[in-house]
Amino acid sequence: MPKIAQNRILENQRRIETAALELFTKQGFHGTNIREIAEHAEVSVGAIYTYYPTKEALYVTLVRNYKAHMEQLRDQMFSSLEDIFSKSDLKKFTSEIRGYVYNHAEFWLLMYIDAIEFKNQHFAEWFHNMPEQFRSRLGPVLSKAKRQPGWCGQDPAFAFATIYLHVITYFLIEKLLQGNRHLGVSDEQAMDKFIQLLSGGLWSSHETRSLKSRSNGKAPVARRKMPRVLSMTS
Amino acid sequence: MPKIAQNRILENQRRIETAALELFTKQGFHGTNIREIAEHAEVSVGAIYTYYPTKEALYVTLVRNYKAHMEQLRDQMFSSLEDIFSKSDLKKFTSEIRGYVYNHAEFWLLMYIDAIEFKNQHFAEWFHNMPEQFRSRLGPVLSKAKRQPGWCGQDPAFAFATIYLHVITYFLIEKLLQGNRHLGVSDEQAMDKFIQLLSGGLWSSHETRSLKSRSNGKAPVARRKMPRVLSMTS
DNA sequence: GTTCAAAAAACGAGCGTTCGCCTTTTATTA
DNA sequence: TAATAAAAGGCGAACGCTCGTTTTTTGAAC
Repeated sequence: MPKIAQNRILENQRRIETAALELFTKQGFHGTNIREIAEHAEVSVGAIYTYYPTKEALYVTLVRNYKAHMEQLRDQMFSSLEDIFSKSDLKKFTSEIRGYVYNHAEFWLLMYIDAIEFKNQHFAEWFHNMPEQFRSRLGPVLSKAKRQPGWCGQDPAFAFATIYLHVITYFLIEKLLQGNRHLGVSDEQAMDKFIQLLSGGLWSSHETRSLKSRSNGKAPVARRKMPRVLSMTS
Repeated sequence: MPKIAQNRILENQRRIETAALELFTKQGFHGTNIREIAEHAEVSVGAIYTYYPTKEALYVTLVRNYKAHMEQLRDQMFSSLEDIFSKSDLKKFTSEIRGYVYNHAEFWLLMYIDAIEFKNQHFAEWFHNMPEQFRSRLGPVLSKAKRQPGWCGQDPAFAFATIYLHVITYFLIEKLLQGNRHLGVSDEQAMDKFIQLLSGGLWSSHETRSLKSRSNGKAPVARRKMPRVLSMTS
């Protein structure tokens, strides 16, 4: 029984999915037709239906494949983190996220496409419970940070999720939404300023303002004998 | 010469644009057809072409109208800010951004649609030079913050832009991308923790780590005699 | 009767999918 | 070993439907 070379089949599928990705992220799912995909992939329309029962099946397959790839990249990115909240590691981390966004802009556009044209069906859990995702991957590193003198007392997983989402957003705006240096500085400067801002906080030396209850119920105010700043009366 | 009531025309246009917005943000621009819009608006297909020369003209008109509305809302939101970086004002501000996102989810979906199906043509400047936008609207308030004792020394416009974008991102993920309490806590708790984190910083009492140059050139390192954490050697 | 808005029908092009045919590859048989 | 048959991949046209837009018809107002 004759059988076409297996890698010929895989090569055709790769070319079809690459062409589909490029066109879907340029025009949307419904804005792209099968004839264009076939032309870009240099196969016939009929050949596409050899591998994928429907146009939507092609979309679903490429989304699933890309998600798996991105999850792997994310885990690799995390595995190199050690002194997670030090400025040097934060700087390195933001640089890695930059690549994670800039080199895979099409992936993030797929997420937008899915939100609009597929009710976010295929990315529904992508952002779920991020602190817990980070604890399971970075548990020891996060615990280590928490034990260090000077740590702010916040949940390190929450802090890390905050940094991660903020940095991704920054690069998404720059890459996909024509941010065009939307914070008025270069990427590197924006990350440096963000790291400084987050490391030191808005207010220095415990001169925090309008302090009320703490979210974690533990209020280590007894350790601080700084005189309170007068409330605003103007 | 007979003439339809002017407000009847406006009412028809309002109904057409409302139906178009609802369907575009549910299915995408190309995933929505004129017949569906007509049905939802309870007008005929022909009537739509009375008011809009093309389907795309309808889209452009509704985007332009919604942007104007959102810019007005944003200015209103900013006008109530006084002690901008105090915890109480930050809390109030995040609550207002929550409404700005949750009550106008369709607007943000329009932004995604535009990025995918129209190469971000109609939102190209939405995020441009945000710190400068904030300085022009909140100059006095930002300057006031900068002069207060304990201020971190950062550019207040940059800090405010950072807060603004982070909070919008949080609510966009919750509302459009099924975040489903993606930071593991409620909206209010997430905002409280974020405000605390940003106010106090990751590290307290100037026990900052891996400190090198400061972006503003002023490095008060002389006050800190803490021994350095050993560098990684693994 | 005239004018205008709106409805409904029609038009021509484009769409996703299927079908018939061709080519290539391998197995079978003489 | 060569010829033939069978199977599978692939191509391109065709099908039936949908699409955006235009045209024709209808209804209302004056």
